[in-house]
Amino acid sequence: MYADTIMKKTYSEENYLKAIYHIDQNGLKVSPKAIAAALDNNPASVIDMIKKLQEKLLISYDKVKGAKLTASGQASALDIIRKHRLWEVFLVEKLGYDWDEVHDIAEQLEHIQDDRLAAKLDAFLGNPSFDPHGDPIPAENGKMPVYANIRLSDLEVGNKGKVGSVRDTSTPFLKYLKQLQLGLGSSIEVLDKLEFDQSMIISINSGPAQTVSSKMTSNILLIPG
Amino acid sequence: MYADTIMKKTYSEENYLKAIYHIDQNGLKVSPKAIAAALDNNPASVIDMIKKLQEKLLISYDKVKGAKLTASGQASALDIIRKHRLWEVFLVEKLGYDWDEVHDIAEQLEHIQDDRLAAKLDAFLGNPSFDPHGDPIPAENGKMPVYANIRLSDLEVGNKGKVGSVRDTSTPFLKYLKQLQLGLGSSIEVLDKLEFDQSMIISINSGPAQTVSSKMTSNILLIPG
DNA sequence: TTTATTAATTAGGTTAATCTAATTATATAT
DNA sequence: ATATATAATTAGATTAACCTAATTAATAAA
Repeated sequence: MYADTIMKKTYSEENYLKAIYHIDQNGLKVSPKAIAAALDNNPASVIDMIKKLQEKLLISYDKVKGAKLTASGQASALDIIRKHRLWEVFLVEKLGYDWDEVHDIAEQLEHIQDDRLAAKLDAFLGNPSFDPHGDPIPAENGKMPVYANIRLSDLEVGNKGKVGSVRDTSTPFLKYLKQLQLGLGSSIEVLDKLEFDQSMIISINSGPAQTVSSKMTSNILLIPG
Repeated sequence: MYADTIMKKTYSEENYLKAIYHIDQNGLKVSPKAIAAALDNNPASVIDMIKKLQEKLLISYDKVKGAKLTASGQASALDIIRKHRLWEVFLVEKLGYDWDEVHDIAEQLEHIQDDRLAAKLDAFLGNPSFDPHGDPIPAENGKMPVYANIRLSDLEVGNKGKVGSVRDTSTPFLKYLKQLQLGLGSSIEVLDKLEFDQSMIISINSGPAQTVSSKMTSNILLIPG
């Protein structure tokens, strides 16, 4: 059997790959303890599975650096996350569940095995880019959609978002952002919006209220939620 | 814990209940051997599970009479079959699969656990009575809709019927039907019946005469007229 | 740097669901 | 009725995924 053959993964292996991906995305070290916490099981069990996933070339592992997904491990993890999020869209949009009720069902549905299922579901749902929680749905090739796609100027009063990108990259603008202590990843809450000139009163990273112009708000792209 | 408490069943237990139901429906004795054949496993494994299902009061078992579902065992079996058939409708009607491609996927989907899922899926699909193979979908209370129940093999020469369902939903059989251009709703006329092997000469949708075996005709159920 | 704490790992078990091989029971055929 | 074939059952292993308890390694504190 070839090393790059896509081997069928067990339900449990898939859950480990997903957990490893998420822990890594959070910028944490992927330790046996962290994985055990994520999967609500025992570090000793995790060690067993780490060995198995290493043999299958899905992860590498080093006591000090923790676990890292290989290219094929990452592809698998993204495939599962893709399916999870597509099913969440289905459950909310088509079956009428609330967004806070679908996680456990999607945890089961994500493991359904069929070569064409994700693509067909994706098409049926109209190729959504985000799940009901605002999390991006990886494409078939594993690419994540560009997430920042809501202008701050379009955000309603009382809503929040995280800065994903800026449309104006001129020096004066970026200097202004620096002065506001606003960078990629900053959380913004809209406290108020003034009708007469569309300027906003916002809080950056839960800091003090600040007034910003419509020119500013139309150049900030946010990750919703 | 009360005896009539609905206990969560494992994936495997659900498959046994379903197999027992189907074997019984076919009028056969539900023996360890028959169950093993249906599940493609070993009679010794079946004996173990028979004991377990007996303890859980889902079946009764007698060496001579075979296994019988108890009321709660039958309710469970019908619930799984209901989910299986609802998912088949979803896969064909909504995702665009062909009817001969959905069995294996529905085998997985039928085990998804959520109290409200079947009802929501049922409503979303418009409360269908039959799955894409023409098999009746049990209602929430376990009641089966009345359906086509005359076998093609029992039809007299010169009579006609419309295909209402097929009793064998295996991929090879469905592929054969596809090749014959025979689907649900197809009209069939019996042109002749050969005494020596019970094979028939039929016309599908007023098409050319074709010879089909008794094995084929005993697996086609017709709505008379 | 030695101690205390926490994390990683090993060793040995458990459970569910399977298996093979051997045995016992039932059914069939002469 | 006895031999033969087939089915049911028992006994004992195996595998995947988990566990607890003991040990070793690494990190943090005194």
